[in-house]
Parts: sequence; C-alpha cells; structure tokens
Amino acid sequence: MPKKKNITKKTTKNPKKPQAVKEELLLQPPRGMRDILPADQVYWQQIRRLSEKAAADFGYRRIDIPLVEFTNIFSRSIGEGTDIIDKEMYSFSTKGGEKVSLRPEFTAGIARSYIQHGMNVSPKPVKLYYSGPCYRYDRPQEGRFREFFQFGCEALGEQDPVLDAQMIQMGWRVIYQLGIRSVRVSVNSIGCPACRKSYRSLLVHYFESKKQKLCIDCKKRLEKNPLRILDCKEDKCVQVRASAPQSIDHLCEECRVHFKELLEYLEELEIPFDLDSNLVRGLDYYTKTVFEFLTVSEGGGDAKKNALGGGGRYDGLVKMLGGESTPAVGFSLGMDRLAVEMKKLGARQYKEPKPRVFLAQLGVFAKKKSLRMFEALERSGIRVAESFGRGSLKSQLKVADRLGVEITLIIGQKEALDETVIVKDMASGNQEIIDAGKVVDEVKRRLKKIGH
RNA sequence: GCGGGUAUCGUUCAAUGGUAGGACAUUGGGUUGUGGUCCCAAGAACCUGGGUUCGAUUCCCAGUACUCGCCCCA
Repeated sequence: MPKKKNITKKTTKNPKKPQAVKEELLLQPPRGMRDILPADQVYWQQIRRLSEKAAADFGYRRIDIPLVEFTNIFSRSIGEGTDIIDKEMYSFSTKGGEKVSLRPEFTAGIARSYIQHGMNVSPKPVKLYYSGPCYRYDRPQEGRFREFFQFGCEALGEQDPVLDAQMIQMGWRVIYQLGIRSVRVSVNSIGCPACRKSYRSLLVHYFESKKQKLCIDCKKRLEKNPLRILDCKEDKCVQVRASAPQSIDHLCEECRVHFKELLEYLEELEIPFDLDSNLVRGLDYYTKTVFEFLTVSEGGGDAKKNALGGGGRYDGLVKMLGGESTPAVGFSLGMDRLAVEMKKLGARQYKEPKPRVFLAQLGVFAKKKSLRMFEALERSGIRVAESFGRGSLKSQLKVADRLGVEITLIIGQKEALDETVIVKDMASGNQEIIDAGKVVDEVKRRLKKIGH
C-alpha cells in the first residue's frame, strides 16, 4: 500500500522540472558509424575473400596492427597541413596522458611496426596486407563514413618499379573480379624530394603570377601545399592550372626512368590506365608513383568519378619515422565503396552455404534425441537446419520449406522410443521410416542422388 | 566546414489541426504428429525540443539523423 503512494507522488509531481537531466539514450550509433547487417554481408564476404585471395596469390602475408597509435605517428607521416591530420582525426588523451589517435589509415602504423620489429633484416621486399576499420571525422555521404574499412597491401624494402606495377595489378584485379568492370587507373609521378622541390618552386612561381584568379582555398594552399592546387575542382583554378608546369616534365633522371619503366610494365600487363598530371594525393609521404582506382558512373549528363582506392610509393616514410631509409610502395581499397558499387551494379554476391536437411522434432524426449542427431549430421559434413524452439510440426515444416531444404528428418515421440527417424523428401512429399543409426548414411546417399 | 532535400510500424507507402491505415515481414490459428497456396487474428510507428493553437504527427523554428552536392578522401 505505501508503495502505491510513492509511485503516484513521483509520477504526478515530477514532470514539471526534470532535475537531473537524463542523458538521452539514442538507439543509434554516432554519426558516420553504422552496422553492416547480415543482408549486406554477401557483398562484404565476397570482398574479403577475393582481396585476401589476391594478397595470398602475390605472396603477401597478413598483419594486424592496433587501431590506436600515438598521434604523432600519423601527424609526422601523413603531414600537418593535410585535412586528415588537421581536421579529421579522432584524437584523445588516455588516462595516463598519452596522446593517441584512432588510425585514419594503415600505412603509418605498418611503417612503425616494420621499424619496431626489425623487419629490415627480413628478405626483401617485406610483403604485408591488412584489412580493418579506420576513422576519420569527415562529413558522411554516399560511400563515405566516419568508420570505414580498408583493405591494402604494402611492400617494403624494394625500389624496383615492378613492385609499383604489381600493386596496381593487384588492386585493379580485385576490383575487376568483384564485377566492377568500369574500373580505371589513374597514374602520375610526383617525383622524389629532390625533383619535387624544384618542381614545387616552379609551380609556386607559376601560380604566384596568377594568384588573383585562384579560389580562396588555393591561395592558402599556395603557401602550405601548392601541389594540391592541382587537385582543386573550382572552375577558375582548373583553368589557371591548364598551362601550369606538369610534374612529369620536371622529374629528375632517376624518377623519370622509374616512371617510364612503370608505364611499360602496365602496358605489358594490359591494364588500362590514364596519365593524370593533376593526380597528387593528399598524404605527404608519397614519392614518385601515385595512383588511384576510379569508377566512372553516369550521373545525368556528366560522368562522375568515384575513387575506390589508391596508393603510391613512399620511399621516405620509414626514415621519417626514424628507421633506416627504406623504399616502399602500397595501395589500399575502400571496402565500403566497393560494396556500394557492387550493390549498384548488382554484382555477384557471396553465396551463403545453404542447409539441405531440416531436423524436426516433437516432444521433449524427441528434442533431446534431436540434439545428438544434429551433431552427428554436422560432424559428417551435412549442413542441417532446425527450429528446436518451435513446438508444432506444422510450423517446423513451414520453416523447412522456406529454407528450401531437400530432406526433412522427423523425430516424434514414437520414433524416439523406437530409435527410428522419418525421412521426408520435400519435393515429392514421400516419406519413409529408417533406423536412427543409419540416418547419416541414408541422408548422404539421398543428397548425392539428388545432386546439387 | 558549406549548401539543397527528407524524417510515420522491422521494411515500404498512405491519411490527418482532434494521437493514424494498407502492403510485405513477424508471431499465432484454420482440431488431434506434416510444408508451399489460401483464409483469419495478433503485436508493432507519427525523430527530439521549443513555438502558434482549446488541441499538432500534421503549421512554424531549432536540433539531430539520413540523403544529395561542394570541400576532401577510401
């Protein structure tokens, strides 16, 4: 009785002012985060399978690295002045006061691991692949999330351009095999630090003279990161740079030869590529080769380019992080974008293994027997479905039917006692009673007879 | 960071200034231990906070999310 009073008091008096503001419990993850539900896994599984197969085929071995690294691992390698570092990192301090960040990409962490574990003494090149989530605090839109998944490969310790070609070959192959036939590769060379420096001053000199015609952002870029002006989508900047000096015309001899050889390899591989002198890429650590994988989709009148992945050579990165000078090259693919593209195209999906047998039971005793029967069937490699939680035979058969199984095994009270099982052929509806001990062999025989 | 659009059962669509209806899906049933079709039933929703109003899911504003585009990128 007194309880009741309390309750009414609470409910009638409180609504005016909620004292302690309860934090609202939102039944959704933070912005840019999302679940990948079973229905979509048919694409993801296909991506995982094909990409890992390609990595294995080319001799790459898996590496897993932490999701969290010290912030300066990223800021030093990717570079201050890039959007990724300046605006998009999930950075925080730990209770111990360490400044850490969720990885916005893998390459920096892999270079760190390479140095830490002394991989420089391993046979070269050290070939690694990875996949997993990355985080960038960016504005979500189609195919872009704050938590996104990358697959990628890195080859460290080899400077031969044939590795650059292999990277492009692998990335291109994965995308193509996933059914995205419209994939194109754009390649460019931004040179080594030496030739880039002189190219850079040429470029600055050029843009300086046309500064008035550049957009606001590009005026800033002119000081911070002039190469990125080549990336700008603003009309006026596009016009201004049309006659800007191009990096490939100003490569040093070594870089020029490197690039020339890469192109020859690509021709040999018959991979369709486009030279794109404006391709720069956002990260600081790139040297020489840079490339991107794009799809071209018709967006009304003009074709829209959509980046599925990219990569390049980063000969300076390992040294930047304190290791010995190590040439390296890698690429990564945006798995989310691949999935989006596959969905659009109605690309081939991973086929989930389907059960061919259903096990139905009636009554407590039979249910117990079924548990053993299920295990026996599974162990002999027969995929079995069940609905042990359901009581009526009718509803169980309904489930069996929906699953499209070929055979249903029925164990009722009587069969459980007799050590028998009813074998029902779902297509014809015919059924027959057999010895419980012979179920596995009988089912195998019948499935074989039916075939696929 | 900037602009446009959207916001109703799990999904997809309706209607409505007086608290909402269908379809698909789900669960149960159409006698006792037998599926597909069919029939019946049930559960299940107005993003959040303000404002206008006697009254708002509906109108207005803000927030948030989603979405498209810009920027950037995978």
